[in-house]
Amino acid sequence: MKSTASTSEKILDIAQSLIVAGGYNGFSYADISAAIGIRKASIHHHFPTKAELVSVLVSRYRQQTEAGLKSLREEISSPAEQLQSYMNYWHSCIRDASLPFCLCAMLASEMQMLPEEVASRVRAHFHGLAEWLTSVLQAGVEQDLFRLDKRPEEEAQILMASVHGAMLSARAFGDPELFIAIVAPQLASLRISDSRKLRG
Amino acid sequence: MKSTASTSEKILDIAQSLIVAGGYNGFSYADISAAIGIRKASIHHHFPTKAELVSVLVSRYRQQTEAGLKSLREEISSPAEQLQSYMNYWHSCIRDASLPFCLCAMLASEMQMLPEEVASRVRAHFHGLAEWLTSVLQAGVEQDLFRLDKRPEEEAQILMASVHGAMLSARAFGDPELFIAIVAPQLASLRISDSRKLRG
DNA sequence: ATTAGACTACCTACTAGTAGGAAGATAACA
DNA sequence: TGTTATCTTCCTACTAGTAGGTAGTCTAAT
Repeated sequence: MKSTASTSEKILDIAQSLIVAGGYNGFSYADISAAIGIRKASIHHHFPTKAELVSVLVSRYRQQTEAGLKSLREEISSPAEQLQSYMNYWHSCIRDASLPFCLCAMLASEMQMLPEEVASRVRAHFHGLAEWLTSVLQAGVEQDLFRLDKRPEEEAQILMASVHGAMLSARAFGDPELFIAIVAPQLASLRISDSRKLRG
Repeated sequence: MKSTASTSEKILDIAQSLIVAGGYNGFSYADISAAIGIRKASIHHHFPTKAELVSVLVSRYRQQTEAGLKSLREEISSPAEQLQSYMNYWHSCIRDASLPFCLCAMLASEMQMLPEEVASRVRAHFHGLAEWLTSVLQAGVEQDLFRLDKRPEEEAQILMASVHGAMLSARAFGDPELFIAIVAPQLASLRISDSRKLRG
């Protein structure tokens, strides 16, 4: 149940963990070569250039994310809990260093020097995520669970930026609880609390 | 008033702008050489190794920051305005791309792969900043301007992580106003508003 | 006379990327 | 059935260029 991964998938897996650790300029074909035990040239066979390798990687990451978010909306009915579950996912990833860190959060901080083909895919990932968040917020408003100060698209953008910023900070400062400390109050401020509901 | 900068200072200046743009692995001695018109070997004369160059740079950055924060506290009496002024500084830097971006925010996202001597200085910078924020928050509490949910040190840590995360996000998403949108509500939630004061 | 700061010239290690070939699997066909 | 052709995957061996860093020299100011 482990060796079923194809070589190209293994290459992508390793590349992902290397980028998450050290960014786009922080890894080389030689690193991947050493990690999975095939020659550099063989990696070039699967991914002719580095920019292409990372482009494919970001596309895969985006697909996985979209799938995850979709199933999240299908399996959890309450928008509030969908959002909470999304945060919990990242919280657990940050707490347990063996779990993945957000690929695009890392690449985002290098946006300025990424090859354009990579940068545009990173932007696409965030665009998709923002759409998801927007629709969750919108659903929450309709179900009288959330009250927003701004338009849903704006609130989604803020939330997304905040989550990714918090993620980077929590890791940099080596304190996973920072993530929750930053994100939780923002989540709470969206929610129409039970007491507020009862009163209003 | 421009050519008064020594060569080593010029080297540090260029290195800073290069790191801010592309991170630790995103620049080379050759880049600096090309930018200020001296040979690579001459840069090695001033800074034998890259790790040392960046270490000195971070130290300089820390000193500049401490000086700036100190004068901020001297020139502005109200803790609330000190904090506001600190945020405004970064907001204007993000809005105007020609102004500097936070060196340590950038390096923080690469923390895992920085040479230890660099990483420890980055941590030192953040430690100093956290102390400043803590004392401002504390002063604010004593003057009945702020009400904190947690201990001042914790609130300072959260605020610091949040500011730097927001900074990275705002730049990555190319939307300077994201910075304010994330940070302002947090600042507001610390403040005891006039209305609250009148009531309480 | 010493020294700081620049230089030329070089080194080794590593970077992404290429050329060309060997081994095995698959499919086509006589 | 055996044979041939094709495709995939990996390999060895290589390239040009860049990385950080070193050795030794020239020059001008202290």
